[in-house]
Amino acid sequence: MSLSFRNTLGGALEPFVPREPGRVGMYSCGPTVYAPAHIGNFRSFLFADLLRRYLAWKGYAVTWVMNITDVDDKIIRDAQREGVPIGDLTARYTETFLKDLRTLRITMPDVMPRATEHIPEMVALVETLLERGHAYRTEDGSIFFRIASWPAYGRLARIDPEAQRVGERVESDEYAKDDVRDFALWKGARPGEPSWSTAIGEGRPGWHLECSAMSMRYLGPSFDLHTGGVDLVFPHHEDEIAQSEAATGLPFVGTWLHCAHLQMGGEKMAKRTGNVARPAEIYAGGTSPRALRLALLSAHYRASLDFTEASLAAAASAVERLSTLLAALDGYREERAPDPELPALLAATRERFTAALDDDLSIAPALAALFDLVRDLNRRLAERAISTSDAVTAAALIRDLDRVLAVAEPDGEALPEGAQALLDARAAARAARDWTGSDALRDQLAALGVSVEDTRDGQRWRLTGGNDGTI
RNA sequence: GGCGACGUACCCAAGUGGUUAAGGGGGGGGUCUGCAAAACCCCUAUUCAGCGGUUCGAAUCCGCUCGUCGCCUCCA
Repeated sequence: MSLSFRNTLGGALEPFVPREPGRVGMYSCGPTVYAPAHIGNFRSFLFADLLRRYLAWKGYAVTWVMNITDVDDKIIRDAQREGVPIGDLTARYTETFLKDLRTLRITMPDVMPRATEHIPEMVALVETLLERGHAYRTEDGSIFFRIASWPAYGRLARIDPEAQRVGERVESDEYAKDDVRDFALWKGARPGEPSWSTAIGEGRPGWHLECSAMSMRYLGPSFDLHTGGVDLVFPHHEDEIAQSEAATGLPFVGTWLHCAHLQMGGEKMAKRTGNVARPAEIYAGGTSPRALRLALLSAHYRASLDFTEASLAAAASAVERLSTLLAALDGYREERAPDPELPALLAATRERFTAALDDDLSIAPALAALFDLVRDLNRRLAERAISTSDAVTAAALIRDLDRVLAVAEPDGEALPEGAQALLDARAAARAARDWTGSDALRDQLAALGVSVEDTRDGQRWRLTGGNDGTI
């Protein structure tokens, strides 16, 4: 079976065929940096990361672009409130965002273009749209996309533009336009707002325009994959398609992938309603980043996921199970003949894992394959049924699969000050069968956040307490 | 109102026409261990929201009912 995705455009499960064999261009709508992103946002970035990692693992040369929206109504509003230039605010939250990405082990995108650094590309796009008759100016210097000029409008979201409900908010839009459904490409300058002097006038870019201009700047007029949350399907991505294809005359994106929402307490996590949890709060509660990562990754990306304390605890236990096995395999020493069944077991696991992810990134069966192997290996370990080199081979497979998942390795390996001396002393005490001394040392280590376990292959330690100073 | 997704054990979650309904978490019992921890073994859904229908056969297909959620607003 080959790699397939459920394309939002058309809704069918389609074999993935990149435009250029072996190379993939992928764009993800990134954050608007006026506040720390919440874990609902990170669910969608984590999904994009899983996609990117899996494509890379399969051998594709991936170019991943994620924009940073650093000019926007809310940014302007909050910067004014604080009395600082928008750049101060966006620099601060961009830094927070990048740190959060790293902590969650999200691969750094190859390019993270800022909107404010791509004004010329956006202006060029608007000029083309004006020339081609798809855009018009209004009295205040704004420029709108004329939906009536683009018959394919509504194809992605499967909506009939004619039937669009005209709500009060649409009508109350502050910018005058010919048709309420038209969307702003360029917003005319207003007093007190940042603006750029350009060939199309003084103003600032509309949100949809940024993504079209920056994705095409780095990936070309047509590229393979575009991801985002389902809430972006309409109007954001619909608008991106309209303005991009109207400007270039070429198909914009091959496959659109949208991640379902993260819910909390039965409703969508959203800044607007205040129903949010942020990574920093989760870590402060003692949960490790990789547990959060697995919790957000473990449901299929198109299924909505309810975030709860229980889901976090389950993920934390699962993640511990993986790293405990890796530690056991790493420390295992048994000079014996290789286990003849092991190669087939490992190969079957890899096959199940791959077949699952090939099927529209079905993570649950992929995890099932991995955990079946975990149980099997633990059993063999307990029975001393594999050799030292078998253990090395098995650990290598798990680490290889974990290049896609990035949850198995512990977050931090650094021992606290003085812990090594205590560990050494305890090993000596155990060698002398001094149980009282050894237990006392174990208590001291526990107080330092180091839990010690005794195995046939010797003493093994791990850091407890979840967040342990990673990044 | 329009469009869309979904309802599987105590919790999360696979499975979408045919072997014993994956996997994770939790709970109960046991084994191993100086103790602890980890790990392993056994148990925890004769049943897939409800009701009809199609079929030799349905959690899977069709219809209806009930329930949940999302989008239609510059939200990931």
